[in-house]
Amino acid sequence: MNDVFKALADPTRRRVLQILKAGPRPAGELSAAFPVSKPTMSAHFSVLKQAGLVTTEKSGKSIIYHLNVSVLEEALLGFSEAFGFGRNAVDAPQERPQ
Amino acid sequence: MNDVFKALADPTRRRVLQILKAGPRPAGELSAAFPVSKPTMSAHFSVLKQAGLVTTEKSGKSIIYHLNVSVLEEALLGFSEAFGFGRNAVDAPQERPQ
DNA sequence: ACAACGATTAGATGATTAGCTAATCGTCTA
DNA sequence: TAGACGATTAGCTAATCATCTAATCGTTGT
Repeated sequence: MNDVFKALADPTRRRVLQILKAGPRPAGELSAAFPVSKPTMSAHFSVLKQAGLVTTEKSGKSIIYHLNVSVLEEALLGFSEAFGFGRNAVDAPQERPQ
Repeated sequence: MNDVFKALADPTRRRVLQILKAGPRPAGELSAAFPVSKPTMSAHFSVLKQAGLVTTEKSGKSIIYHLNVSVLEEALLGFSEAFGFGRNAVDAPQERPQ
């Protein structure tokens, strides 16, 4: 779960996820959407994959990246709910006695 | 908003926020909960404050840290909702035509 | 078989970061 | 006013990170 937050710390990687939200994309097409080199993007993909946020599928010469929504949901909503503003805000002690 | 995700990337800082969720705490008491030096913790506090995730209040010799829930909520839920699993999952195109 | 192409790996570099110790600052109290 | 104490700042180091170019790998088509 730490890997997920680490992955989300970079704006480029967050945007990759948002692009992937609209559907799977080959690495090259993703790379083309950013002003950095392809190897740099490949490193970003690697971080996202390591965190489980994306999965890959080989298709001929291309490698297709898929968003893994469940991992993102689990990390983000899990953390959110610990602070009481998730879906079901339950038993969250708000203030400390003293 | 990037500052928020950067701040959340470190497990120590995430735990500070979770401790603060139960109520305000002086810097020293927060520091005592972690196996690192006080200056190191002070630097973490600085990152959290920079991101707007905490606010401070002086009280005599102590500096009391407060959790700023709204900033956390805005960042986390805002991002979540962009993926369709926030409160109101609206008009999220799931697949791409081609 | 080989050239072309999509993508990753290797290797290097500059910037940022988390950590430490030592020094400083501000507030309280004897 | 002089300690004592909570906390931060200063200055340093080691590690991580984002980025680049050049080289390699795997697949396709001629």
